[in-house]
Amino acid sequence: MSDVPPVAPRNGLPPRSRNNDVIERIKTYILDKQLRPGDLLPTENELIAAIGASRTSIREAIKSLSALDIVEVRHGHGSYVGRMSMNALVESLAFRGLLSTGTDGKVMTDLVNIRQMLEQGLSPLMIETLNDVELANLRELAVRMRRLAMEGQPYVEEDRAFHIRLMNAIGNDLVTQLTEAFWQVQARVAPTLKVEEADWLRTAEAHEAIVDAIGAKDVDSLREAFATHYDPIRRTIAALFADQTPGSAE
Amino acid sequence: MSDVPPVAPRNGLPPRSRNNDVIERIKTYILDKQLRPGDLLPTENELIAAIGASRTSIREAIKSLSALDIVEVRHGHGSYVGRMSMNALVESLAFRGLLSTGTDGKVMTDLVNIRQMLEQGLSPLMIETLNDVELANLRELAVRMRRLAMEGQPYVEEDRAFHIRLMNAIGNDLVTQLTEAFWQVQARVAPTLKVEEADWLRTAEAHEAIVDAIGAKDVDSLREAFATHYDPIRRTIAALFADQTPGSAE
DNA sequence: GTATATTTGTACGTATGTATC
DNA sequence: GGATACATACGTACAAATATA
Repeated sequence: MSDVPPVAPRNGLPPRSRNNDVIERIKTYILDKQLRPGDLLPTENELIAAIGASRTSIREAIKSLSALDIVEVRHGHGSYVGRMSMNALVESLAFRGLLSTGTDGKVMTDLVNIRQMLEQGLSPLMIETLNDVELANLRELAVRMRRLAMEGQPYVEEDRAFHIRLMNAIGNDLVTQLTEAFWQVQARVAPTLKVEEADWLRTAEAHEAIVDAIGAKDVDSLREAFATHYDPIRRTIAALFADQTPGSAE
Repeated sequence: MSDVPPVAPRNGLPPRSRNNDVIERIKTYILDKQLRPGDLLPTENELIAAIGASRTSIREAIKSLSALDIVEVRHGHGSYVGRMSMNALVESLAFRGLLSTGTDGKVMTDLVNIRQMLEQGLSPLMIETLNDVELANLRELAVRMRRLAMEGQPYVEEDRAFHIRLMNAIGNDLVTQLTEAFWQVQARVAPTLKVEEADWLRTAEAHEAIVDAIGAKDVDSLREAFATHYDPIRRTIAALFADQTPGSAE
């Protein structure tokens, strides 16, 4: 320790924000030390001594950083450098989506549209990079979805896995995580959105169409398949918010 | 007040996390009351009385929510419902980008690629929705960029405004905010990335090409223009992070 | 298995900074 | 300026979780 820069004397000078000060100092500590996610951070007492702030301030700063997944705190263990996941985005967006339930619900339709646009935008890359093995995996998922749909059962996890795998093949970690995040937001705001029986089947078939289009290396029909895929979801979400359902048991 | 649900008796039961408890309670308070961004929240003392937690717990919970921009605290004023901006995403991603500086820097290249893919994916919509007035504004920005480039000056703000306006025309608020967020991350991690003189001019011309393609309603050349636009940025960022390996030419 | 040390979590009291009237 | 109602910061004490001996 003693590598955390102490708070500048600041003799009665503009107090500014003690908290932001501490946050900034912890951040620069991590950067200067070139720490990696999972690495151990100084204990609260060490930070108190090094930074020269009270325990309260240190803890509140860590709370902020923890919310952003920049640090991860384990009770009785210590604090570690966080994974910097998309968790903060999920929390923020999900709450925003829930809040918009009472009003327009535009956030969620915007979200679905982004998902579609992202996948349409990545269509050429998908065709270029997806190999036969991955394509076979995707097809297996799509077939399983159709089977479940015909049995009248939902297939949440398969759907999620399909889109994650699709993005994963691109090799852009950020876009995979974004996709995952958007999915989680959608799942949290519209949990098990009550899809019509017919839509389950339609969506399952849309997934097969996606696989087909990639296999045929046909960009246009792939883009079309994505649009078809998101159509029922868009409709369901629109209905969900137009309904203004009061029952929020859970 | 007294509308904030008090902490359940929880008679000696697993205390779980007091903090998450408080966080959840504040969230449900906002949702139940159907509050909108900017609305006033109960004071700390009121929350203490209503929830039955200590000031410390309340404050730490608010700190977390504040980091996610779910609540906004104004010193001496009170706490308000936050704007739920993309601020949390920016903070988290920016720090992640900074951390990756020492290693691969892949986060930033992924980020630039996402920006390109998003705009390429939205190309058809842009052509469809952008009217002459907005197109004229964009052209004005592009021309100003080229002028500045020829004078050897950078044009950070014009570039940002260009892309925000472009997305804004789509009508998808989320995608606009995502674009803005990505921009901010890029600006913070690679501040005024030292672009070559030639690249400034090339990028400015790429913006003009984008405007031209939209005006001509030519989707393919619009997508091509976006690729051309991001090429120098990709190269610059790659160079920025690969300063250890001077062997990689172009 | 128990005890103990370490570390984070919660609580409370008090003083100070900040904005409104 | 004064009074009031806030959030902010500090210090201390104790509880809870975890690891180690």
